[in-house]
Amino acid sequence: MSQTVDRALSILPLLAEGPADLGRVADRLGVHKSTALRLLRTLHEHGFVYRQSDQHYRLGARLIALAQEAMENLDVREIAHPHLIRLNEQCGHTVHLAVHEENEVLYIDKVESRYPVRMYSRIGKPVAITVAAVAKLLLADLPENERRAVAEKLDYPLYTARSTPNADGFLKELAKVREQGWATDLGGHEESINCVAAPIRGADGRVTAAMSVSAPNVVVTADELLTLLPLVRRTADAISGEYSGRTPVKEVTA
Amino acid sequence: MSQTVDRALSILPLLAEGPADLGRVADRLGVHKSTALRLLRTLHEHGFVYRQSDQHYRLGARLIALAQEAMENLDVREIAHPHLIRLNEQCGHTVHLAVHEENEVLYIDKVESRYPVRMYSRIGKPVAITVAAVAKLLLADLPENERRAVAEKLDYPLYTARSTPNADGFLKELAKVREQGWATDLGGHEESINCVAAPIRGADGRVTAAMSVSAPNVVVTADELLTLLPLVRRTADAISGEYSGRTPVKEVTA
DNA sequence: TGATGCGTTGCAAATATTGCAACGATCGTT
DNA sequence: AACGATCGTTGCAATATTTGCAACGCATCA
Repeated sequence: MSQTVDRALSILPLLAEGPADLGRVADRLGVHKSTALRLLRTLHEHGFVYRQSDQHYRLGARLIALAQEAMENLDVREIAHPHLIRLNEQCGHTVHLAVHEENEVLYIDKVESRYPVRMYSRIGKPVAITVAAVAKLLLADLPENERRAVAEKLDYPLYTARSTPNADGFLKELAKVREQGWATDLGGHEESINCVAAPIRGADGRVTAAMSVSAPNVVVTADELLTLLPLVRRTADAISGEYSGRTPVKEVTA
Repeated sequence: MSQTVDRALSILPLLAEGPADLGRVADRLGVHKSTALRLLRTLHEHGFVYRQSDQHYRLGARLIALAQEAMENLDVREIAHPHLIRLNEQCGHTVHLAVHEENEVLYIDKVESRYPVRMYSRIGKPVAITVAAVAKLLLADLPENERRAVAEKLDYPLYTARSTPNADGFLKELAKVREQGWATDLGGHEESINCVAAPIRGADGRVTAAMSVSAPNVVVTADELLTLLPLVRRTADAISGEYSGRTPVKEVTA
Protein backbone atom coordinates (compact mmCIF):
# COMPACT_ATOMS: atom_id res chain seq x y z
CA MET A 1 0.00 0.00 0.00
CA SER A 2 2.90 2.33 0.57
CA GLN A 3 5.48 1.89 -2.13
CA THR A 4 8.50 3.10 -0.25
CA VAL A 5 7.84 1.03 2.83
CA ASP A 6 6.88 -1.91 0.69
CA ARG A 7 10.23 -1.81 -1.05
CA ALA A 8 12.13 -1.34 2.17
CA LEU A 9 10.46 -4.28 3.83
CA SER A 10 11.10 -6.45 0.80
CA ILE A 11 14.78 -6.02 1.42
CA LEU A 12 14.66 -7.94 4.66
CA PRO A 13 13.58 -11.37 3.41
CA LEU A 14 16.04 -10.85 0.61
CA LEU A 15 18.87 -10.37 3.06
CA ALA A 16 17.69 -13.34 5.04
CA GLU A 17 18.86 -15.47 2.15
CA GLY A 18 22.32 -14.24 2.86
CA PRO A 19 24.39 -11.06 2.78
CA ALA A 20 24.08 -8.98 -0.38
CA ASP A 21 25.74 -5.86 -1.73
CA LEU A 22 24.04 -2.71 -2.94
CA GLY A 23 23.89 -3.71 -6.59
CA ARG A 24 22.28 -7.00 -5.81
CA VAL A 25 19.65 -5.43 -3.60
CA ALA A 26 18.85 -2.83 -6.25
CA ASP A 27 18.51 -5.50 -8.91
CA ARG A 28 16.28 -7.72 -6.84
CA LEU A 29 14.07 -4.77 -5.97
CA GLY A 30 14.01 -3.52 -9.52
CA VAL A 31 14.99 0.01 -8.53
CA HIS A 32 17.90 2.31 -9.12
CA LYS A 33 20.98 1.81 -6.98
CA SER A 34 20.59 5.20 -5.38
CA THR A 35 17.09 4.31 -4.30
CA ALA A 36 18.19 1.03 -2.80
CA LEU A 37 21.00 2.82 -1.03
CA ARG A 38 18.65 5.24 0.65
CA LEU A 39 16.31 2.50 1.73
CA LEU A 40 19.17 0.48 3.14
CA ARG A 41 20.39 3.51 5.00
CA THR A 42 17.06 3.95 6.66
CA LEU A 43 16.94 0.31 7.61
CA HIS A 44 20.44 0.66 8.90
CA GLU A 45 19.61 3.61 11.12
CA HIS A 46 16.98 1.50 12.78
CA GLY A 47 19.37 -1.39 13.22
CA PHE A 48 17.40 -3.70 10.97
CA VAL A 49 20.32 -4.23 8.69
CA TYR A 50 23.98 -4.28 9.47
CA ARG A 51 26.75 -3.39 7.15
CA GLN A 52 29.59 -5.78 7.54
CA SER A 53 33.19 -4.93 6.89
CA ASP A 54 33.15 -6.08 3.26
CA GLN A 55 30.36 -3.60 2.54
CA HIS A 56 27.74 -6.28 2.30
CA TYR A 57 24.49 -5.86 4.11
CA ARG A 58 23.00 -8.47 6.37
CA LEU A 59 20.11 -8.62 8.80
CA GLY A 60 20.77 -6.62 11.92
CA ALA A 61 20.56 -7.13 15.61
CA ARG A 62 17.50 -5.05 16.35
CA LEU A 63 15.53 -7.58 14.39
CA ILE A 64 16.58 -10.32 16.73
CA ALA A 65 15.84 -8.25 19.78
CA LEU A 66 12.42 -7.29 18.46
CA ALA A 67 11.51 -10.86 17.66
CA GLN A 68 12.51 -11.85 21.14
CA GLU A 69 10.25 -9.20 22.58
CA ALA A 70 7.48 -10.27 20.26
CA MET A 71 7.72 -13.77 21.64
CA GLU A 72 7.82 -12.61 25.21
CA ASN A 73 4.60 -10.76 24.56
CA LEU A 74 2.93 -14.02 23.69
CA ASP A 75 1.87 -14.90 27.14
CA VAL A 76 0.70 -18.39 26.24
CA ARG A 77 4.32 -19.11 25.67
CA GLU A 78 5.35 -17.83 29.09
CA ILE A 79 2.77 -19.96 30.79
CA ALA A 80 3.24 -23.04 28.68
CA HIS A 81 7.00 -23.26 28.75
CA PRO A 82 7.51 -24.97 32.11
CA HIS A 83 4.80 -27.45 31.21
CA LEU A 84 6.52 -28.25 27.93
CA ILE A 85 9.75 -28.85 29.77
CA ARG A 86 8.08 -31.16 32.23
CA LEU A 87 6.39 -33.09 29.45
CA ASN A 88 9.72 -33.47 27.73
CA GLU A 89 11.23 -34.76 30.93
CA GLN A 90 8.47 -37.30 31.18
CA CYS A 91 8.50 -38.63 27.64
CA GLY A 92 11.83 -37.51 26.23
CA HIS A 93 10.47 -36.50 22.83
CA THR A 94 10.39 -33.20 21.01
CA VAL A 95 7.61 -30.94 22.29
CA HIS A 96 6.19 -28.08 20.24
CA LEU A 97 3.90 -25.16 20.93
CA ALA A 98 2.17 -23.50 18.00
CA VAL A 99 -0.26 -20.68 17.31
CA HIS A 100 -2.40 -19.70 14.35
CA GLU A 101 -1.76 -16.34 12.80
CA GLU A 102 -2.67 -14.84 9.50
CA ASN A 103 -3.25 -18.04 7.56
CA GLU A 104 -0.15 -19.60 8.96
CA VAL A 105 0.50 -21.88 11.86
CA LEU A 106 3.86 -21.42 13.43
CA TYR A 107 5.92 -22.84 16.20
CA ILE A 108 6.51 -20.42 19.02
CA ASP A 109 8.28 -22.76 21.38
CA LYS A 110 10.10 -26.04 21.29
CA VAL A 111 11.83 -28.39 23.66
CA GLU A 112 14.31 -30.66 21.96
CA SER A 113 14.08 -34.41 22.10
CA ARG A 114 16.49 -36.13 24.42
CA TYR A 115 16.95 -38.90 21.91
CA PRO A 116 19.81 -38.59 19.47
CA VAL A 117 17.54 -38.75 16.42
CA ARG A 118 15.59 -35.54 16.24
CA MET A 119 13.11 -34.01 13.90
CA TYR A 120 13.97 -30.79 12.18
CA SER A 121 11.89 -27.74 13.03
CA ARG A 122 12.44 -24.15 13.92
CA ILE A 123 10.77 -21.66 16.16
CA GLY A 124 9.06 -19.01 14.04
CA LYS A 125 8.84 -21.24 11.06
CA PRO A 126 5.43 -21.88 9.53
CA VAL A 127 4.44 -25.51 9.82
CA ALA A 128 3.06 -27.70 7.06
CA ILE A 129 -0.44 -26.46 7.65
CA THR A 130 -2.32 -29.21 5.84
CA VAL A 131 -0.78 -32.10 7.73
CA ALA A 132 0.67 -30.96 11.06
CA ALA A 133 -1.31 -32.10 14.07
CA VAL A 134 -1.14 -28.71 15.74
CA ALA A 135 -2.39 -27.02 12.59
CA LYS A 136 -5.39 -29.30 12.44
CA LEU A 137 -6.35 -28.38 15.99
CA LEU A 138 -6.00 -24.67 15.44
CA LEU A 139 -7.95 -24.66 12.19
CA ALA A 140 -10.55 -27.09 13.43
CA ASP A 141 -11.62 -24.52 15.97
CA LEU A 142 -12.50 -21.88 13.39
CA PRO A 143 -16.18 -21.30 12.60
CA GLU A 144 -17.40 -23.52 9.80
CA ASN A 145 -17.41 -20.91 7.04
CA GLU A 146 -13.93 -19.66 7.82
CA ARG A 147 -12.69 -23.22 7.97
CA ARG A 148 -14.06 -23.89 4.53
CA ALA A 149 -12.64 -20.65 3.15
CA VAL A 150 -9.20 -21.39 4.53
CA ALA A 151 -9.25 -25.00 3.37
CA GLU A 152 -10.04 -24.00 -0.19
CA LYS A 153 -7.32 -21.40 -0.35
CA LEU A 154 -4.61 -23.81 0.73
CA ASP A 155 -2.23 -25.84 -1.35
CA TYR A 156 -2.01 -29.52 -0.61
CA PRO A 157 1.56 -30.63 -1.25
CA LEU A 158 1.99 -34.40 -1.18
CA TYR A 159 4.89 -34.62 1.22
CA THR A 160 4.22 -38.32 1.60
CA ALA A 161 1.61 -40.86 0.54
CA ARG A 162 -0.28 -40.09 3.72
CA SER A 163 -0.42 -36.31 3.29
CA THR A 164 -3.84 -34.69 3.18
CA PRO A 165 -4.56 -34.63 -0.56
CA ASN A 166 -7.16 -31.88 -0.95
CA ALA A 167 -9.59 -29.49 0.68
CA ASP A 168 -12.31 -32.08 1.05
CA GLY A 169 -10.09 -34.51 2.86
CA PHE A 170 -8.78 -31.72 5.03
CA LEU A 171 -12.23 -30.54 6.05
CA LYS A 172 -13.21 -34.08 6.96
CA GLU A 173 -10.07 -34.42 9.04
CA LEU A 174 -10.79 -31.11 10.75
CA ALA A 175 -14.31 -32.23 11.57
CA LYS A 176 -12.94 -35.38 13.14
CA VAL A 177 -10.33 -33.47 15.09
CA ARG A 178 -12.90 -30.98 16.29
CA GLU A 179 -15.04 -33.85 17.45
CA GLN A 180 -12.42 -35.81 19.32
CA GLY A 181 -10.49 -32.88 20.78
CA TRP A 182 -7.04 -34.02 19.75
CA ALA A 183 -5.11 -34.63 16.57
CA THR A 184 -2.33 -36.68 15.07
CA ASP A 185 0.00 -36.53 12.16
CA LEU A 186 1.07 -40.03 11.27
CA GLY A 187 3.74 -39.72 8.63
CA GLY A 188 1.88 -37.05 6.75
CA HIS A 189 4.79 -34.65 6.64
CA GLU A 190 7.85 -36.81 7.02
CA GLU A 191 7.35 -40.48 6.27
CA SER A 192 8.99 -41.57 9.48
CA ILE A 193 7.71 -38.98 11.93
CA ASN A 194 4.53 -39.11 13.98
CA CYS A 195 2.95 -36.50 16.21
CA VAL A 196 0.18 -36.35 18.81
CA ALA A 197 -1.29 -32.97 19.65
CA ALA A 198 -3.77 -31.40 22.02
CA PRO A 199 -5.42 -27.97 22.10
CA ILE A 200 -4.88 -25.15 24.58
CA ARG A 201 -7.95 -23.05 25.21
CA GLY A 202 -8.39 -19.55 26.52
CA ALA A 203 -11.03 -18.30 28.92
CA ASP A 204 -13.58 -18.10 26.11
CA GLY A 205 -13.08 -21.76 25.23
CA ARG A 206 -11.51 -20.96 21.87
CA VAL A 207 -8.36 -22.80 20.88
CA THR A 208 -5.56 -20.25 21.18
CA ALA A 209 -2.62 -22.58 20.86
CA ALA A 210 -1.78 -26.22 20.37
CA MET A 211 1.00 -28.43 21.58
CA SER A 212 2.38 -31.65 20.23
CA VAL A 213 4.81 -34.43 20.92
CA SER A 214 6.76 -35.67 17.91
CA ALA A 215 8.98 -38.67 17.50
CA PRO A 216 10.48 -40.62 14.63
CA ASN A 217 9.48 -44.21 13.96
CA VAL A 218 12.91 -45.45 14.82
CA VAL A 219 12.43 -44.31 18.39
CA VAL A 220 8.82 -45.24 19.04
CA THR A 221 6.10 -46.65 16.84
CA ALA A 222 2.97 -44.66 16.15
CA ASP A 223 1.05 -46.90 18.54
CA GLU A 224 3.50 -46.33 21.33
CA LEU A 225 3.33 -42.60 20.71
CA LEU A 226 -0.43 -42.72 20.97
CA THR A 227 -0.18 -44.10 24.48
CA LEU A 228 1.18 -40.67 25.40
CA LEU A 229 -2.06 -39.02 24.36
CA PRO A 230 -3.56 -38.83 27.86
CA LEU A 231 -0.37 -37.25 29.15
CA VAL A 232 -0.31 -34.70 26.33
CA ARG A 233 -3.93 -33.84 26.90
CA ARG A 234 -3.45 -33.46 30.63
CA THR A 235 -0.54 -31.13 30.00
CA ALA A 236 -2.51 -29.08 27.51
CA ASP A 237 -5.41 -28.86 29.94
CA ALA A 238 -3.12 -27.73 32.70
CA ILE A 239 -1.83 -24.94 30.46
CA SER A 240 -5.37 -24.03 29.46
CA GLY A 241 -6.29 -23.82 33.11
CA GLU A 242 -3.51 -21.39 33.89
CA TYR A 243 -3.94 -19.41 30.72
CA SER A 244 -7.61 -18.86 31.18
CA GLY A 245 -7.08 -17.92 34.78
CA ARG A 246 -8.96 -20.86 36.21
CA THR A 247 -5.96 -22.41 37.89
CA PRO A 248 -4.10 -20.15 40.28
CA VAL A 249 -0.46 -19.89 39.23
CA LYS A 250 2.08 -20.68 41.86
CA GLU A 251 4.51 -17.79 41.84
CA VAL A 252 8.06 -19.00 41.82
CA THR A 253 10.55 -16.24 42.47
CA ALA A 254 14.08 -17.04 41.37
CA MET B 1 16.76 9.30 5.63
CA SER B 2 13.50 8.19 4.15
CA GLN B 3 10.62 9.63 6.07
CA THR B 4 8.00 7.06 5.21
CA VAL B 5 10.17 4.09 5.95
CA ASP B 6 11.49 5.77 9.04
CA ARG B 7 7.99 6.18 10.39
CA ALA B 8 6.98 2.67 9.47
CA LEU B 9 9.99 1.15 11.21
CA SER B 10 9.38 3.24 14.29
CA ILE B 11 6.10 1.46 14.70
CA LEU B 12 7.75 -1.85 15.41
CA PRO B 13 9.62 -1.02 18.63
CA LEU B 14 6.48 0.75 19.71
CA LEU B 15 4.43 -2.39 19.27
CA ALA B 16 7.10 -4.38 21.04
CA GLU B 17 6.01 -2.61 24.21
CA GLY B 18 2.66 -4.23 23.80
CA PRO B 19 -0.33 -4.26 21.47
CA ALA B 20 -1.67 -0.87 20.45
CA ASP B 21 -4.61 0.42 18.49
CA LEU B 22 -4.54 2.77 15.54
CA GLY B 23 -5.04 5.95 17.54
CA ARG B 24 -2.24 5.15 19.87
CA VAL B 25 0.16 4.39 17.05
CA ALA B 26 -0.75 7.61 15.28
CA ASP B 27 -0.22 9.61 18.46
CA ARG B 28 3.12 8.09 19.23
CA LEU B 29 4.29 8.69 15.67
CA GLY B 30 2.93 12.19 15.62
CA VAL B 31 1.05 11.65 12.37
CA HIS B 32 -2.54 11.64 11.25
CA LYS B 33 -4.52 8.49 11.85
CA SER B 34 -4.94 7.85 8.17
CA THR B 35 -1.20 7.94 7.70
CA ALA B 36 -0.62 5.50 10.52
CA LEU B 37 -3.28 3.25 9.09
CA ARG B 38 -1.58 3.08 5.74
CA LEU B 39 1.77 2.35 7.26
CA LEU B 40 0.31 -0.36 9.43
CA ARG B 41 -1.36 -1.86 6.41
CA THR B 42 1.91 -2.10 4.59
CA LEU B 43 3.58 -3.67 7.59
CA HIS B 44 0.67 -6.02 7.83
CA GLU B 45 0.96 -7.14 4.22
CA HIS B 46 4.51 -8.14 4.93
CA GLY B 47 3.52 -9.98 8.06
CA PHE B 48 5.50 -7.72 10.34
CA VAL B 49 2.44 -6.78 12.31
CA TYR B 50 -0.59 -8.80 13.11
CA ARG B 51 -4.02 -7.53 13.75
CA GLN B 52 -5.60 -9.38 16.57
CA SER B 53 -9.29 -9.92 16.96
CA ASP B 54 -9.82 -6.82 19.11
CA GLN B 55 -8.38 -4.65 16.32
CA HIS B 56 -5.17 -4.08 18.19
CA TYR B 57 -1.92 -4.44 16.34
CA ARG B 58 0.96 -6.51 17.61
CA LEU B 59 4.25 -7.72 16.22
CA GLY B 60 3.79 -10.38 13.60
CA ALA B 61 5.15 -13.78 12.89
CA ARG B 62 7.34 -12.95 9.93
CA LEU B 63 9.48 -10.95 12.31
CA ILE B 64 10.14 -14.01 14.38
CA ALA B 65 10.89 -16.12 11.33
CA LEU B 66 13.25 -13.48 9.95
CA ALA B 67 15.11 -13.14 13.20
CA GLN B 68 15.52 -16.86 13.32
CA GLU B 69 16.99 -16.84 9.82
CA ALA B 70 19.23 -13.94 10.77
CA MET B 71 20.62 -15.99 13.61
CA GLU B 72 21.10 -19.05 11.47
CA ASN B 73 23.12 -16.92 9.10
CA LEU B 74 25.52 -16.19 11.91
CA ASP B 75 27.70 -19.17 11.37
CA VAL B 76 29.74 -18.66 14.52
CA ARG B 77 26.61 -19.57 16.33
CA GLU B 78 26.12 -22.77 14.38
CA ILE B 79 29.63 -23.86 15.09
CA ALA B 80 29.76 -22.73 18.68
CA HIS B 81 26.47 -24.16 19.88
CA PRO B 82 27.51 -27.77 20.54
CA HIS B 83 30.59 -26.51 22.35
CA LEU B 84 28.47 -24.28 24.55
CA ILE B 85 26.28 -27.23 25.40
CA ARG B 86 29.25 -29.36 26.28
CA LEU B 87 30.72 -26.62 28.45
CA ASN B 88 27.41 -26.28 30.23
CA GLU B 89 27.36 -30.02 30.83
CA GLN B 90 30.82 -29.79 32.33
CA CYS B 91 30.33 -26.85 34.65
CA GLY B 92 26.56 -26.48 34.97
CA HIS B 93 26.53 -22.69 34.73
CA THR B 94 24.95 -20.32 32.26
CA VAL B 95 26.98 -20.07 29.06
CA HIS B 96 26.69 -17.10 26.69
CA LEU B 97 27.88 -16.34 23.19
CA ALA B 98 28.07 -12.71 22.11
CA VAL B 99 29.06 -10.64 19.10
CA HIS B 100 29.84 -6.98 18.53
CA GLU B 101 27.66 -5.10 16.11
CA GLU B 102 27.07 -1.45 15.53
CA ASN B 103 28.22 -0.15 18.90
CA GLU B 104 26.38 -2.83 20.73
CA VAL B 105 27.38 -6.17 22.09
CA LEU B 106 24.61 -8.69 22.10
CA TYR B 107 23.99 -12.23 23.10
CA ILE B 108 23.34 -14.53 20.18
CA ASP B 109 23.23 -17.78 22.05
CA LYS B 110 22.74 -19.02 25.56
CA VAL B 111 22.65 -22.27 27.44
CA GLU B 112 20.80 -22.06 30.72
CA SER B 113 22.37 -22.86 34.04
CA ARG B 114 21.43 -26.17 35.54
CA TYR B 115 21.35 -24.62 38.97
CA PRO B 116 18.05 -23.33 40.23
CA VAL B 117 19.35 -19.79 40.69
CA ARG B 118 19.88 -18.27 37.27
CA MET B 119 20.94 -14.95 35.93
CA TYR B 120 18.56 -13.01 33.75
CA SER B 121 19.56 -12.44 30.17
CA ARG B 122 18.02 -12.71 26.78
CA ILE B 123 19.21 -13.66 23.35
CA GLY B 124 19.24 -10.59 21.12
CA LYS B 125 19.46 -8.24 24.04
CA PRO B 126 22.33 -5.77 24.15
CA VAL B 127 24.60 -6.43 27.12
CA ALA B 128 25.90 -3.89 29.60
CA ILE B 129 28.75 -2.94 27.33
CA THR B 130 30.94 -1.21 29.88
CA VAL B 131 31.10 -4.07 32.33
CA ALA B 132 30.26 -7.38 30.65
CA ALA B 133 33.23 -9.67 30.23
CA VAL B 134 32.31 -10.56 26.67
CA ALA B 135 31.99 -6.90 25.76
CA LYS B 136 35.47 -6.18 27.07
CA LEU B 137 36.92 -8.89 24.87
CA LEU B 138 35.14 -7.75 21.75
CA LEU B 139 36.03 -4.10 22.23
CA ALA B 140 39.57 -4.80 23.33
CA ASP B 141 40.26 -6.23 19.92
CA LEU B 142 39.44 -3.02 18.08
CA PRO B 143 42.32 -0.89 16.79
CA GLU B 144 43.48 1.62 19.35
CA ASN B 145 41.84 4.70 17.83
CA GLU B 146 38.48 3.03 17.42
CA ARG B 147 38.67 1.70 20.93
CA ARG B 148 39.25 5.19 22.24
CA ALA B 149 36.46 6.63 20.09
CA VAL B 150 34.00 4.01 21.30
CA ALA B 151 35.03 4.34 24.93
CA GLU B 152 34.45 8.06 24.90
CA LYS B 153 31.03 7.82 23.33
CA LEU B 154 29.74 5.38 25.93
CA ASP B 155 27.81 6.02 29.07
CA TYR B 156 29.11 4.50 32.25
CA PRO B 157 26.15 3.62 34.43
CA LEU B 158 27.11 2.61 37.95
CA TYR B 159 25.23 -0.63 38.20
CA THR B 160 27.23 -1.51 41.28
CA ALA B 161 30.19 -0.14 43.20
CA ARG B 162 32.46 -2.23 41.00
CA SER B 163 31.12 -1.01 37.66
CA THR B 164 33.59 0.62 35.30
CA PRO B 165 33.23 4.29 36.22
CA ASN B 166 34.49 6.12 33.11
CA ALA B 167 36.23 5.98 29.75
CA ASP B 168 39.70 6.05 31.25
CA GLY B 169 39.05 3.12 33.52
CA PHE B 170 37.42 1.28 30.66
CA LEU B 171 40.37 1.77 28.32
CA LYS B 172 42.77 0.56 31.00
CA GLU B 173 40.62 -2.51 31.52
CA LEU B 174 40.52 -3.13 27.78
CA ALA B 175 44.30 -2.90 27.58
CA LYS B 176 44.61 -5.45 30.34
CA VAL B 177 42.08 -7.76 28.71
CA ARG B 178 43.80 -7.43 25.35
CA GLU B 179 47.06 -8.35 27.02
CA GLN B 180 45.89 -11.38 28.94
CA GLY B 181 43.49 -12.77 26.35
CA TRP B 182 40.54 -13.28 28.66
CA ALA B 183 38.20 -11.17 30.73
CA THR B 184 36.05 -11.19 33.81
CA ASP B 185 33.15 -9.31 35.22
CA LEU B 186 33.20 -9.59 38.96
CA GLY B 187 30.01 -8.07 40.22
CA GLY B 188 30.21 -5.13 37.87
CA HIS B 189 26.73 -5.55 36.53
CA GLU B 190 24.86 -7.41 39.22
CA GLU B 191 26.41 -7.32 42.63
CA SER B 192 26.18 -11.05 43.08
CA ILE B 193 27.04 -12.30 39.61
CA ASN B 194 30.47 -13.09 38.23
CA CYS B 195 31.55 -14.03 34.71
CA VAL B 196 34.64 -15.40 33.03
CA ALA B 197 34.98 -14.97 29.30
CA ALA B 198 37.26 -15.95 26.45
CA PRO B 199 37.54 -14.73 22.84
CA ILE B 200 36.70 -16.59 19.67
CA ARG B 201 38.89 -15.66 16.73
CA GLY B 202 38.36 -15.97 13.00
CA ALA B 203 40.92 -17.00 10.41
CA ASP B 204 42.40 -13.50 10.42
CA GLY B 205 43.02 -13.62 14.14
CA ARG B 206 40.45 -10.94 14.88
CA VAL B 207 38.02 -11.51 17.72
CA THR B 208 34.67 -12.23 16.07
CA ALA B 209 32.78 -13.45 19.09
CA ALA B 210 33.20 -14.04 22.78
CA MET B 211 31.81 -16.58 25.18
CA SER B 212 31.36 -16.51 28.90
CA VAL B 213 30.36 -18.56 31.89
CA SER B 214 28.28 -16.75 34.48
CA ALA B 215 27.26 -17.76 37.95
CA PRO B 216 25.87 -16.08 41.03
CA ASN B 217 27.87 -15.86 44.23
CA VAL B 218 25.47 -18.09 46.03
CA VAL B 219 26.41 -20.96 43.76
CA VAL B 220 30.16 -20.49 43.42
CA THR B 221 32.52 -17.82 44.64
CA ALA B 222 34.44 -15.68 42.21
CA ASP B 223 37.59 -17.66 42.97
CA GLU B 224 35.91 -20.94 42.23
CA LEU B 225 34.55 -19.54 38.99
CA LEU B 226 38.05 -18.49 37.99
CA THR B 227 39.24 -22.07 38.23
CA LEU B 228 37.03 -22.68 35.20
CA LEU B 229 39.08 -20.24 33.14
CA PRO B 230 41.27 -22.89 31.47
CA LEU B 231 38.19 -24.86 30.49
CA VAL B 232 36.49 -21.78 29.07
CA ARG B 233 39.58 -20.83 27.11
CA ARG B 234 39.98 -24.35 25.74
CA THR B 235 36.36 -24.31 24.61
CA ALA B 236 36.74 -20.91 22.97
CA ASP B 237 39.90 -22.07 21.24
CA ALA B 238 38.17 -25.17 19.96
CA ILE B 239 35.42 -23.00 18.48
CA SER B 240 38.03 -20.65 17.00
CA GLY B 241 39.74 -23.62 15.41
CA GLU B 242 36.59 -24.80 13.72
CA TYR B 243 35.42 -21.36 12.79
CA SER B 244 38.65 -20.36 11.14
CA GLY B 245 38.76 -23.65 9.29
CA ARG B 246 41.87 -24.92 11.02
CA THR B 247 40.14 -27.82 12.72
CA PRO B 248 38.27 -30.17 10.41
CA VAL B 249 34.65 -30.41 11.50
CA LYS B 250 33.24 -33.83 12.05
CA GLU B 251 30.01 -34.00 10.08
CA VAL B 252 27.24 -35.50 12.14
CA THR B 253 24.21 -36.38 10.09
CA ALA B 254 21.06 -36.87 12.10
C1' DT C 1 48.65 4.27 -16.10
C1' DG C 2 44.22 3.58 -17.73
C1' DA C 3 39.99 1.12 -17.29
C1' DT C 4 36.31 -1.03 -14.97
C1' DG C 5 33.19 -1.59 -11.14
C1' DC C 6 31.24 0.03 -7.03
C1' DG C 7 29.14 3.21 -3.75
C1' DT C 8 27.87 7.98 -3.25
C1' DT C 9 25.78 12.81 -3.94
C1' DG C 10 23.06 16.99 -6.06
C1' DC C 11 19.34 18.03 -8.66
C1' DA C 12 15.02 18.54 -11.12
C1' DA C 13 10.90 15.99 -12.38
C1' DA C 14 7.26 13.57 -10.96
C1' DT C 15 5.29 10.52 -8.30
C1' DA C 16 3.76 8.87 -3.98
C1' DT C 17 2.51 10.40 0.56
C1' DT C 18 0.08 13.35 3.62
C1' DG C 19 -3.65 15.52 6.24
C1' DC C 20 -8.19 16.82 5.85
C1' DA C 21 -12.98 16.15 6.04
C1' DA C 22 -16.74 13.27 5.59
C1' DC C 23 -18.64 8.62 6.12
C1' DG C 24 -20.01 4.32 8.42
C1' DA C 25 -19.94 1.17 11.94
C1' DT C 26 -19.76 -0.20 16.62
C1' DC C 27 -20.47 0.43 21.32
C1' DG C 28 -22.15 2.41 25.50
C1' DT C 29 -25.31 5.70 27.46
C1' DT C 30 -29.40 8.21 28.36
C1' DA D 1 -34.72 2.52 21.19
C1' DA D 2 -32.42 6.52 19.86
C1' DC D 3 -28.64 9.24 20.48
C1' DG D 4 -23.85 10.48 20.94
C1' DA D 5 -19.29 9.33 21.04
C1' DT D 6 -15.41 6.81 19.46
C1' DC D 7 -12.77 4.54 16.12
C1' DG D 8 -11.45 2.85 11.68
C1' DT D 9 -11.83 3.82 6.85
C1' DT D 10 -11.90 6.23 2.14
C1' DG D 11 -11.54 9.99 -1.74
C1' DC D 12 -9.27 13.94 -2.78
C1' DA D 13 -6.24 17.86 -3.58
C1' DA D 14 -1.86 19.91 -2.12
C1' DT D 15 2.66 19.24 -1.59
C1' DA D 16 6.42 17.30 0.32
C1' DT D 17 9.00 13.16 -0.65
C1' DT D 18 10.94 10.03 -3.34
C1' DT D 19 12.97 8.73 -7.63
C1' DG D 20 16.19 8.09 -11.44
C1' DC D 21 19.70 10.29 -13.77
C1' DA D 22 24.28 11.73 -14.47
C1' DA D 23 28.46 12.92 -12.65
C1' DC D 24 31.94 12.11 -9.15
C1' DG D 25 35.30 9.77 -6.15
C1' DC D 26 37.50 5.79 -4.96
C1' DA D 27 39.20 1.35 -5.17
C1' DT D 28 40.80 -2.68 -7.67
C1' DC D 29 42.81 -4.84 -11.51
C1' DA D 30 44.93 -5.31 -16.05
